Amino acid sequence: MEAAAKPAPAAKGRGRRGTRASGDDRERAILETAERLLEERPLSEISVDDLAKGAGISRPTFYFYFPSKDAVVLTIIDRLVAAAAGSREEALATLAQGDPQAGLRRALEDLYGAFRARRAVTLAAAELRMTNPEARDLWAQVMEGWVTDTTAVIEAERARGAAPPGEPARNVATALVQMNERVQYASFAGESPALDQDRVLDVLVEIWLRAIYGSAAHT
Amino acid sequence: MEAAAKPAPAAKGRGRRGTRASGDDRERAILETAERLLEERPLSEISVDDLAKGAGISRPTFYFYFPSKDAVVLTIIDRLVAAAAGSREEALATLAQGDPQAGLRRALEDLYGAFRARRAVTLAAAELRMTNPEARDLWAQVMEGWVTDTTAVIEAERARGAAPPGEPARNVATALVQMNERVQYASFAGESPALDQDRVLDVLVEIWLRAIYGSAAHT
DNA sequence: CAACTCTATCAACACTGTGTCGAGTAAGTC
DNA sequence: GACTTACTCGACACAGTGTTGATAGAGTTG
Repeated sequence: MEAAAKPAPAAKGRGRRGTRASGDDRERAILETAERLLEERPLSEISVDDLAKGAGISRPTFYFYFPSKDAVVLTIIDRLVAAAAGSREEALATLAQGDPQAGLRRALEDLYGAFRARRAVTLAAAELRMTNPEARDLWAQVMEGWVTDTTAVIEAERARGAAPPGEPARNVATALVQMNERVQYASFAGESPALDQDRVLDVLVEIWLRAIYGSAAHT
Repeated sequence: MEAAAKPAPAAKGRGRRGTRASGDDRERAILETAERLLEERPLSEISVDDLAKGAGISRPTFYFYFPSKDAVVLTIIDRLVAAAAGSREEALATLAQGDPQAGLRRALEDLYGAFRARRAVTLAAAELRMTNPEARDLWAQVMEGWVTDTTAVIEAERARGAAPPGEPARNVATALVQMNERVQYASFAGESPALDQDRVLDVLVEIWLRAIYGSAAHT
């Protein structure tokens, strides 16, 4: 849905305002500077001037390439989201054939890996989401994709009798997907009550499996 | 732990800098203005000037009462956190005697209610947490409290044989508590994939019960 | 090659918001 | 009536954002 594959058709207001040019280097320099600085400090502590300086241009020149700091980060998030969408497709394919429980684990692993590989960007996305409607929408689309897929899996498993009935599949899917988001964020951000990076998956998988396949025993 | 009961001993830098005075009215006016404005728009769109104007004072005078906008919101969050801590104690007491599963539901209900009752403040807390270390720490303490309690419950249930073994109790507790936070936030904020306000509890309770008491059946 | 265009650049400006300083006023208190 | 203490705000200094207008250079193109 969101964007095309690689050439990037420059969505709406995002990106440079003119057309193509050799200033592609500058544009790339800005994006790279942003990614680099995000490894060091939160988005709120990065100014347009930092990005301009990092790319070797003045602040006004920055505005020739991007309409705002947010636009730079949105471009970066777009790429992360596109990569993650790839992971999701793959995961779905794996799930379709073979043991769904093992497939589920692999799916969660892929997703986790996609975001952990770009930890700083993931964190920036969460930060930007708080103040920027476009970021909020973009993230909402991502979440919606996973919720939809997860809902389908749960319904399929219930239909074939492998999973017991329970709360509406979409509701369960929503809660599980949001749990993953939060748990992964806390882990990446190094929050205080948070799971160890290498235990995240074990815990999430266990809860997903129990939520989908387990019925609560009664005392 | 955090603060005292009602007189508020003015923690560290927070609150007015002098001592007591009739200017208590002003301080209250600022806090009330902040709460009112937070019902209307996000924290990032509220300026110190808005708070001062709302309290009928000039901007410099605002700084006589609070060192920053963040300090005002932190004070408000403190109160929410204190109220929520009350709910937690109550919930724990309920849990201690009687049916743990019913108790668990009541506990989640109380928590949910405490935050839903102050939706705007809850949302502001999440926003502030992104940029303010003090807010981050405060929230971390809150989370830690619930994780600790939940861990104890899970371990007790496993010990008495009511719950099957599984991932370390604290890890499961962490994931569940974080799930609740995220799901409730999404619901309050009216995000796009989010649970309906009146279905949140049913879904969360089912997942908690299955995560704690259910073992995943194998296909 | 001269006129013309288009990309690219930046100094200087206008604006918004934060936080501080210092000079007050007004209400006790001794 | 002199002195403190609580409180108030105009004016300032700063930091950050986004815009304007002038200009330089690299290609066309007649």
